[in-house]
Amino acid sequence: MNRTEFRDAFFPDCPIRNVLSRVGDKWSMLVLFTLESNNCQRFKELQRNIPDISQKMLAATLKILEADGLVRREAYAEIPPRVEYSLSDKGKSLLPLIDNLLVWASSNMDDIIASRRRYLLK
Amino acid sequence: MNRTEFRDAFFPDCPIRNVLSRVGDKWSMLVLFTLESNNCQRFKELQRNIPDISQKMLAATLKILEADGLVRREAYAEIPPRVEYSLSDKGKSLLPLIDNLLVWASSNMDDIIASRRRYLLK
DNA sequence: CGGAATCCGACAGGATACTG
DNA sequence: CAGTATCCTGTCGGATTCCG
Repeated sequence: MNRTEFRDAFFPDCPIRNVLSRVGDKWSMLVLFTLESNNCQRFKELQRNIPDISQKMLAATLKILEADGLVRREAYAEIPPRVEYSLSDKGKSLLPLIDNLLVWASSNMDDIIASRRRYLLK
Repeated sequence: MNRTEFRDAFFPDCPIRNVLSRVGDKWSMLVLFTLESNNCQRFKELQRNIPDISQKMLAATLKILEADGLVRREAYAEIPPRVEYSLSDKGKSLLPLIDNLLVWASSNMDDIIASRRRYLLK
C-alpha cells in the first residue's frame, strides 16, 4: 500500500486500504483538519499551526492532497511569493467523517489508555 | 507518534494524533472490520480473510487492539489450542464511524484517482 | 494451532543546507 | 516566502525458523 500508487495492489477495490493509503499517514488528516479550522492558509501559517511538522513533510503532504483533489492550491506571482491552500469541495465532504472519529476519540481515549495500562500490568 | 505509547508526545490531547496512533497503521482497521463482518473468529480464520497479512503482523495487531480494549481474546486450553477473537463493545462503537469513511471512499475513490491522473499529466 | 524470536530490507520521515 | 535537494536514521513490516 504505497501512497504514490492509485490503489492497493492486492485489493484494488477495498475501501479501507484505499482510504488509509490517502489519509492514514502521519500528517494528512492533521493538515486537512487544520485547513478546515481556518479555510485558506499560507504555507507558513500551516507550519505555525502544526509546529512539529517539517517543511519537507508539509510540502510533500500538501502535494499529495492536491494531487488527490482534496486541497486547492493558489499561487500568486508576487515577491515575496504567496501561496494559499484551501479545502476543495471533496476535501470539505471528508471532514465531517473525520470529525465523527474525533468525537469518538475524545470520549474514549481515556478509557483506551486505562485499558492499555491494565493490560501492561498483567 | 509511537503506537506503543499512550499519547502523542507533543500534543497529548490531540484526538487526531491519538486516534491515528491506534488505527492509522497498515492493518488495525482491516482487522476490526474483518471481525465485524463475522464476529468471533479464530486466528487462522482471520488470516484467511486477510490473505496478505503475515502471522507476525496479525499477532502484533491483535495484541495492541486487545491492549486498547477494542478486541476481546478468549483462549481455550485444548489441544490443539483454540483462540477466538471478537469485537468488544468499544470496538463495536468504533465501527460505524469507519463504515462512514468507507461509504465516502466508495463514492469518491474513482474521482480521487482521476484527480491524481490529471495532476500527474500536468 | 497459535503464536514468539530473529534477521533483514524498504521506506517514511527528520535535519540541514540551498534556491528562485 | 515557499519551497527543493541531500543525507541519514528509525520504524514498520516481510520471510523464515522454532516452540508448547
